[in-house]
Amino acid sequence: MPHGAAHAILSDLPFRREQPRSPPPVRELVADLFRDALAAAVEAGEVTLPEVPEVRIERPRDPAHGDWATNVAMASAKAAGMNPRQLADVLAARIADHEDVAAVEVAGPGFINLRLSAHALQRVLVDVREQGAAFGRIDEGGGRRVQVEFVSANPVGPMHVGHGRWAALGDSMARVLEHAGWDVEREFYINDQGVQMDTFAKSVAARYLELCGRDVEFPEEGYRGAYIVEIAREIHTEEGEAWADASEAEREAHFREKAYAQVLEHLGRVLSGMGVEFDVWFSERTLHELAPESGASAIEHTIERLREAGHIYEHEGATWFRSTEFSDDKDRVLKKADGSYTYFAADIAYHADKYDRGFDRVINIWGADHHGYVKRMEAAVAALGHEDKLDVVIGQLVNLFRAGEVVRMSKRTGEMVTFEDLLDEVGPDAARYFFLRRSTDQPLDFDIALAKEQSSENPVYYVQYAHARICAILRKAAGADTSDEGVDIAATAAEFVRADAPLGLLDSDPELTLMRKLAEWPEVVEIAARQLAPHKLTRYAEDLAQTFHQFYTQCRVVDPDAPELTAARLYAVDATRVALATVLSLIGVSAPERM
RNA sequence: GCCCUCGUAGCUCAGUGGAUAGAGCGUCUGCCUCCGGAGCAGGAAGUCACAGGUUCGAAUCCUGUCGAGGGCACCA
Repeated sequence: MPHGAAHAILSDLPFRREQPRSPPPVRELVADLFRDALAAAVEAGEVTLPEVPEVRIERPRDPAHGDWATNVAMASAKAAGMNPRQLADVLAARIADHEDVAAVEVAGPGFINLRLSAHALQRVLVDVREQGAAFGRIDEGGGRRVQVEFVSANPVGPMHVGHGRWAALGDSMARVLEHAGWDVEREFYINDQGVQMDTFAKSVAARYLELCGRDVEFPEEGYRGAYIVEIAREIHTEEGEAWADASEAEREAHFREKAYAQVLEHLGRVLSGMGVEFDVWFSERTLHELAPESGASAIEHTIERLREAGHIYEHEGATWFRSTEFSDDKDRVLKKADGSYTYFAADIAYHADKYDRGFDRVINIWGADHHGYVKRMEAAVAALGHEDKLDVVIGQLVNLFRAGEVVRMSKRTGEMVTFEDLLDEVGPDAARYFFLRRSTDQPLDFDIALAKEQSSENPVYYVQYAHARICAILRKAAGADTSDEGVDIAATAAEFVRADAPLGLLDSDPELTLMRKLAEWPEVVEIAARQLAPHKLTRYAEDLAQTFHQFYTQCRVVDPDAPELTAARLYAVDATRVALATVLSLIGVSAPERM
């Protein structure tokens, strides 16, 4: 492609006059183009329409059809009494001369295809560089508060690999929602009450007594993992054998708390190790505690609230929630005949508490084994008057492979690879990246060997390599030794990448393709946030990395014989760096300057 | 038995009403005097499980069949 002589310097163009702001995503601009064209055509009397329909635009599947397409002519042809192609021709003619439009054509039954001008695409580079890490930030959330509750493992054992995936999902979802304008809080619900805790305590106590040389029978349903023995050994070392002669109840109560504290510490440490931090750790026990003023627990309060609303009845000594009124399969017991509360009762109280805390929306990430539980929870939330404010995302499980071979695990025998083991072996970047690559409700095959591989077959390296490669180019342009460990390119790029670079020179195919890909990012954020689908991020990351590698192969960046083109390309390359780093930050993976 | 999720290229998966259904891996064929080859270009590869329906248009929505996985407690 020829580089014309009279390219305008971007900084002289009108759009540069305005001060930094969050420019509307390209799609908004395109939608406005079509909207205005239709309105103008109606005004001019070329088209008669009772009312102007909502203009929907989309990206054509086939890039040969252009950057954007709309079916508005087909959608409103009937109302306008024209055939779709005729109407499309009228609209196309009205937008053909706009400075952001390179080409417009009517295709098929009446699609209007539009190709953005190089000018419109070059402007995206300025957006990226001006917004930095905020590039792609949108305001869909409008500052509303959303809580994301995830992992929520029972504190009775180490995190398994599935927990790790849900942690990556929840944290990334939270990051995406933040980028989409939501005020996000991350919460971990600790099921620290109930039979599992009892079983846990009994299991540790039994191992402890074994260490003391006592003859004990291990509880039939007890946890047999090696970690139980470790916890018991620790207590044995620290506190000696005094507990062997204590009463069973005392011993188990003590061990329950000791072991619980250890597991909580483990959970926090492992999650922290992969960059996941919670704002709130919510203990189920607090829901059972009696409030001093009322003498009643949060659970009792919540049941009373439902009773007043007419959703509660007594039957055969138990207290029931009429969840079938809210399209559950059957009614559910909240308070058992023996006077204790079901897990569900506590969970309703927990959700009531969430909404009392003022969240506009609550998102739960639950393991696949809880999906039969979704309907009744939705019913309960609806009965509390918060219909449509709950999203339950089901996180499917992870199957571990090693070079194609299934890694066998058994919870009963305690033979398993914990999430911590996996993290130690593949590192947090690969773990997080792989966990996000599949859609949430899809079981995931995780190949440990592949995750560790440093080759193009490993997508996380492919993406990170693009970032490192960009940094190498920038180092070279800055005159630094490429292998110089002391150069921090992210910090210094701003100084030597010229703000007045002649971006008009960027009009070859690889350059335009790169800019088009960058322009997509705000839409990716929007879709990922709306669909709660963080796997869109990894997909986009790989797309952007690939587009960059293609550009790199075809376009020499640093060329002493062409300083102006070099300046423009450096500008584009640095924008790509910023965008890649932003995408990776939402995935929760590092953007290395060297590898 | 009932409910939920899912059947798309050899494999792993994108694609929640639009045009000739896409990507990675695998498999062939090419590309290093050159900013990081951890890269790039090209080829072959499909009855979108099956059968009906809805409409201008269906991988996508509805119904049924077949197949896979998960869930069915006064358990958590």
